[in-house]
Amino acid sequence: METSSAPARLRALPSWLLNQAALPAQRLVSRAFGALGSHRHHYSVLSALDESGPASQADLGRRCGIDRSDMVALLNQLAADGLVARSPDPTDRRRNVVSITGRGRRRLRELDEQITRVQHELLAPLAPADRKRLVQMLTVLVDHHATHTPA
Amino acid sequence: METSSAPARLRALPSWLLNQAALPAQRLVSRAFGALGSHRHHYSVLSALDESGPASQADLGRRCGIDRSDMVALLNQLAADGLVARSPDPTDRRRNVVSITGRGRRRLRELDEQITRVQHELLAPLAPADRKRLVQMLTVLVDHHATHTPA
DNA sequence: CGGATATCAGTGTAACTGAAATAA
DNA sequence: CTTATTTCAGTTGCACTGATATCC
Repeated sequence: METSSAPARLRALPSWLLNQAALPAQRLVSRAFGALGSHRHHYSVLSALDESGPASQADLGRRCGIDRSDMVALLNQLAADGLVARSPDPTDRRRNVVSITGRGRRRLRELDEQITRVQHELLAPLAPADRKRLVQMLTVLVDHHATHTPA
Repeated sequence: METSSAPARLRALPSWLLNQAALPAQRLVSRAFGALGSHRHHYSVLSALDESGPASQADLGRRCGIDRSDMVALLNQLAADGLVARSPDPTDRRRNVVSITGRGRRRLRELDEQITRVQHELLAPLAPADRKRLVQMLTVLVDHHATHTPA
């Protein structure tokens, strides 16, 4: 793939650029996490639990942008690895209360290391100030479409 | 999905933001093109042919970032719709020479309109100067990983 | 009752892989 | 013999849908 010779139309197209930039981002994260037997959604869930405490599956899904349906299999894996604990919610018997375990916190720290390293690799050609600006602008975009563009 | 309440780790993560931003971008483009019976890869191929003239399938794939294997089915559709013509290359009998037709050019113009409209929708919350900066930075990223990160 | 939760089964799409046939 | 092109068949990952049982 030599997309530096891509059509001018595509190279000026934000939607195309976002996709093309998301691809190597995905690949880098997948490889780094795969070496630890984890996936990027694992990192999302563990982060949410670590930062905000125990939560229901539906809540985790909404906050992390993960489908309720995929969350089931995801938590099955995390629970099988002993990284989270799933127990029925006594105050609402529809729900499971998912909480992070000690092993989960340890894994999260390992993933933190990997993901930090990968971001450097991803943003290598950008100066620190540009990286900050990029994150700001992407945040504006993501927040806008989280509320204005239903799935 | 209310990702404005996503974990702070994720919200500060370029790779996650790129993915989250690419999702609505994809959706908007798919919907706009779908109404015309086209897909985003169609637009890529038609753009390449319109801007740089006839090309082999492998060449189109490399320039547009589309897999050689997917290109086959893609061109089957475009040819069936009469938007491109595929003929054997007399100077290299392995290759097909793909060229855009009059109908293809007309379709391309329709797609141009749609995609322009969609970019406005995608970048709605950003000021014009920010949009330009975003495109610049994404271009730097994409070019960097096109050469430094093999698929 | 309407609305939310967890689960399962399945769909659609996109990126990718492996191998074969052909020809430079 | 090695490399490149087109093609086919198949895999994997991911976002998403629909339906069901359960419970608020």
